[in-house]
Amino acid sequence: MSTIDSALKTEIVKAFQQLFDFELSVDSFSLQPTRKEFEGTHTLVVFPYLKQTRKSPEESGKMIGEYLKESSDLVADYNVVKGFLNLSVAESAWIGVLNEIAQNENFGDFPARGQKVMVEFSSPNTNKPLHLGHLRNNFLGDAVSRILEANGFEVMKVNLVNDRGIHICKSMLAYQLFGAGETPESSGVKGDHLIGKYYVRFDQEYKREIEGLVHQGMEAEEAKKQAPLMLQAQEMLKKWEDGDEEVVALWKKMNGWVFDGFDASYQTMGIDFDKIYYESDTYLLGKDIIEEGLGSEVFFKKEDGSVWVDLTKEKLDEKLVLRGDGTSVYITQDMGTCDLKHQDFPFEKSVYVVGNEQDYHFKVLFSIMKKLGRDYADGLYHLSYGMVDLPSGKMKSREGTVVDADDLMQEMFDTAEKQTRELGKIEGLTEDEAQELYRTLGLGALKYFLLKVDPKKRMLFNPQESIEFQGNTGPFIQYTHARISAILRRAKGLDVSTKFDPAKITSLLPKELELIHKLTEYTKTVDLAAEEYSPALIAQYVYELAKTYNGFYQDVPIFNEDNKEAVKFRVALSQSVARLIRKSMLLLGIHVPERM
RNA sequence: GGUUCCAUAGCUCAACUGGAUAGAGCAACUGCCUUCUAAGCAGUAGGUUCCAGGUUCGAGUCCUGGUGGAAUCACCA
Repeated sequence: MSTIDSALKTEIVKAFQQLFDFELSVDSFSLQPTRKEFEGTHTLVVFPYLKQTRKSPEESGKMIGEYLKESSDLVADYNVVKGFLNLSVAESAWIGVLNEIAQNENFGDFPARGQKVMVEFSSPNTNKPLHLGHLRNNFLGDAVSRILEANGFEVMKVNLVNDRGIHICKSMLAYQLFGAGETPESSGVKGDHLIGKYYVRFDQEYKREIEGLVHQGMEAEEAKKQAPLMLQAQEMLKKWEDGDEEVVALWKKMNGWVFDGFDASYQTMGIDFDKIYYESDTYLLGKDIIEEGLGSEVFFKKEDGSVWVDLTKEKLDEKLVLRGDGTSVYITQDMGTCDLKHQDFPFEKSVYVVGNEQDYHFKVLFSIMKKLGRDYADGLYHLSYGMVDLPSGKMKSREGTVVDADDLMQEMFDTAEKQTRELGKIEGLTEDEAQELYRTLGLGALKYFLLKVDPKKRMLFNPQESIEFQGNTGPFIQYTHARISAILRRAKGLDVSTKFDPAKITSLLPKELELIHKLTEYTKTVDLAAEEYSPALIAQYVYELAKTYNGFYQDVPIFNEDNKEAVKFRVALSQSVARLIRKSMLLLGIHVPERM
């Protein structure tokens, strides 16, 4: 909340005391932004308080407005439309606020709150390269981490890599059978893409075998189980679990290729982690928790020896937590990993950035941890995000209808280069600077596109037209920053200081006021974005900020102005906007250029 | 079939958690570069917020019932 917001609310509370002898609690109400067609910036809706005021809506509004205007320097004027009390804040207050923002490099930074939060995201399988869906996951996880950090949390970013299991064996088997010793070096193919090729190859050959068996008269379901390739893959998984030297060596070699490929992708994306967990290390965890849960009667054993948890009271059914043969299922190791994570980093909150197809799984997991009495269980949070659809429908990696992450990023860079050249904006840039600019713009466009949508919602990606450089886009905001940078360079050249004297600024233009108002909303936006785990709120805010600035830029001359104090004031205003654009964009993991 | 989520302009998305005449971008059309970067600005047009009820001063938002779509309900991960 901005200082003006809270100061206004304090005054309103006083008004209710004085006028109606009513104790209004500061947290019980909020001020709405005044609609453009009315005078003012803040609006109090008086309908809810008519019982206390015992007056008509209009009269109540007038009484409160009049009181505020008389008793507070903050409120310059008011008007009442129906039950809406619109307040105009004094220009001197806005000017004072801008002065604070402009002089304080750290405006909007939150103090450390001494709380730890772990954010798990990315979590790829090592059998195929990253695709568009992973990009949404990675950008979300990265941005949420930055937002939480900005809110004063100590953040630990972790990646839980799924590097074992039957699907990995499928790639390994296909490689063994058809790979002919191919390597990333020999083929010139990036490691993760090379492995992905064999994962697809497995599926093709496997389907062929099934067809053959069905042709011979076998039931389809049975054929899926009996296909030699599937049996071989299962055999390989057993060998892996038994530590068979040859299989483990192959696994290590192929995983190494994938990790090299992932590292390159992460670097291009500008994403990193504080800690990486591997499922090959954690997949046996959780069995001791089974014992513990049986002891405390949270779990129960069926006749065949399998272990279950009864979550019917939570409307989640009965759920298996250990197989009859004593081997783990997915949730077994997730329980164990949950404890491990808390042991490694005693968090207050732990966020799982995982698609909404796993909503049920996380409800179950969190319920179990609560039943087991984990004191951190209330801090577990599933950041459930929607899938990214293509115009053709859902992406399916096995059917090759995926948008590859590396390809897409490269396309973005190419498009950025093409646009930049067409606009003739590379003059004065060295080749290196130009290349860096293309990456900044291309990645900015992509990240912004994926982050501006509410994470919870499913979204559509149309490769033909989705990524624009005009309108509500990353480059639009980056452009605004570059524009302001040019202003600031010029100010420096002209030796114009950004230290203005608030007392000498006697009036504000509407565009100036609107812009300062936007600046003050930064803090509450960052706060809300953390609370909601929603980078989309930041994206929307920074878009509005940039748009508002462009309106100001169009209408108000900065250097072509006789009043020297006004020049300083406008430069300071521009500088503050640039700074908050940069900060906001950085919360999304997007860099902004000095020129473009 | 059970459970959960979704449905807003031609398209992609907003709507500050129940507030005023539902807003942006893209696409279409019209203006604005001899002045700080036109990747910009200003304007026109575009809506039965899926349908039907209900709750109240007030509903895109909450409740009920439909319709349409998605996910999930594995001794898969």
